[in-house]
Amino acid sequence: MDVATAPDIHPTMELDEAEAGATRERIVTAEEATQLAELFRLLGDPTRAQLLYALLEAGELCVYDLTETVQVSDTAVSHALRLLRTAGIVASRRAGRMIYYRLADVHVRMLLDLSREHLRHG
Amino acid sequence: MDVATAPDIHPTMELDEAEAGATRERIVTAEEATQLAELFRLLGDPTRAQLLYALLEAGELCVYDLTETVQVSDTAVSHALRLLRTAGIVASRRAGRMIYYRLADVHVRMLLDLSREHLRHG
DNA sequence: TTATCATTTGAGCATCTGTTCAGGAGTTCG
DNA sequence: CGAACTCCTGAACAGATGCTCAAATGATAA
Repeated sequence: MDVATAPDIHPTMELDEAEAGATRERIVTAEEATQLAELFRLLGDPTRAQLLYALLEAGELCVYDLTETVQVSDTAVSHALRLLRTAGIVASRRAGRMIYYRLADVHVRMLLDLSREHLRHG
Repeated sequence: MDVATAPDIHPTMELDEAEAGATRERIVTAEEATQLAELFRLLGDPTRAQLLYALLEAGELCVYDLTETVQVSDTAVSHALRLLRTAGIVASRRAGRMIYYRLADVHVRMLLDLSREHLRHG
């Protein structure tokens, strides 16, 4: 709000402003689109996607389990997990020497679920 | 079905086979994950994401309209649209000199919708 | 302690990506 | 026809990406 702090609708509001108000919930700004792109970008790698779908199915897996689901080194898996963890897509918990990973967000779960259905029945 | 065409469950089926049958719908193979990653990868770029969300809102836009929604050259927009078109994410139709683009798939629309909600209310 | 296990970190590097620039193709109009 | 308009294609290049290797960290066990 850089014009006025009044939250009520101004009676002399012009058409463009009225449209902007009505569509404020639908419109995705450039910044928002960029944030969403960042999320999609992290899902958009074969290794990371395999890890995420494995977690979607299993609920929780340690790094060793995850390395068995992909055909890259354990180091690559760790790098991939760090990206996902930093972005808040997965969460981890330590149990002894092992670290268990899980999907951190119900929305991510829905996204993976929906996309899987898209592939199957699209 | 590469073993037998019989749809009924074999009585001598082993445990592993039974599990495989039960989870066949849930399990995402490496190949499927790679396909899904390819989809996400295409959504995972700021320019392409902005174009897609603009199409989600407007329904249909010509290239010139689309160039106004992003801050790159019309050439870059054209390159981006080609990627999306080739992948079947958007569809186009010519009207005179202009070419109108739209989201090609209802699943993509759902994916964009869901992710937008994730950003807003997540 | 030392050894081993599970996982992470940083460096180096080949590959991929997205952009702009220059030019071309298809369409409409005078 | 030629000019103007809309959009696309190919080349070139800076920057990002994901991998492996080598080494380090944290935790358990001998």
